[in-house]
Amino acid sequence: MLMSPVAGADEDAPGHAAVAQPDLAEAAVKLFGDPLRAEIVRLLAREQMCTCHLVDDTGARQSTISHHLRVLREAGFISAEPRGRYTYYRLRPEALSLLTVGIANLTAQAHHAQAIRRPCV
Amino acid sequence: MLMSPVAGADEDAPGHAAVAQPDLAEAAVKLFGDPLRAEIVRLLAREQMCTCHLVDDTGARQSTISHHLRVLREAGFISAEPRGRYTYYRLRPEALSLLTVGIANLTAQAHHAQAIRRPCV
DNA sequence: GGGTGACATCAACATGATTTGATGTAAGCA
DNA sequence: TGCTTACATCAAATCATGTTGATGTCACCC
Repeated sequence: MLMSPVAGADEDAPGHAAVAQPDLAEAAVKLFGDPLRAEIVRLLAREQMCTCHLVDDTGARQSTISHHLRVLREAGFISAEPRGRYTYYRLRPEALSLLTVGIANLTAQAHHAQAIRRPCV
Repeated sequence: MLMSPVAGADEDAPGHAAVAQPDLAEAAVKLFGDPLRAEIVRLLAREQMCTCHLVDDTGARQSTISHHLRVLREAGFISAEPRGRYTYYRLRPEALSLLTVGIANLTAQAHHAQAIRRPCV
């Protein structure tokens, strides 16, 4: 999982992301793959929030919010911090950076790909 | 649609992508939202290809490939060039760049969000 | 200790997207 | 002109993921 921002795993090998690997796509889908999840990401990009805030601000059910937070957490994009009975979440910029780099590399690659055309049999 | 790489629309307003708008998420999903589509993107990142190549290389059905190409084309990530009975497709780096910028901005925003925490009632 | 509230998890259901095969149109060739 | 091939589109079937309500655990408070 070169591009997947899993907690602490392979974060020292960004150079290997010269090609868009399945991990880049999977990471992007984990981050944005659903409108509600994207909304959660947007809210967390503004400030740390606990589940109750996210429930109030999105209007979604608590269990739905928890489900999406789990997806984001397991993908490494957010980290959780229990505070008494509340759990605060924050976006991890370092994880987003990996995604940025991955797509930037794909962009660079696409520049060169334009001049290459395989003949059809 | 500030972040959606629609052909020629609003490409002069990247500065407005300081916040991850719904369009950033939608664009990402259009690009990577499905394993086959991500595979197509990866292949097109290497070289221009026609539908018949993509069918051969992915093993997917022609109509499935056409469907995904349509999604990518309508989202502005690829452009089509009919060549006789063949249609060649290429990735548009300029469209990928917008996505890169959008996520980079989200990353920057997330840096500041870390220090902000809303109290729970 | 008992009651309340936050929230993670579970299982069933709903929804939206992908896949499939059929079909029509256009290009190439004899 | 007729035949073959590439591929875009359509509608139905299939599949994956999101949503829901219930439940259990834990933290807080009186």
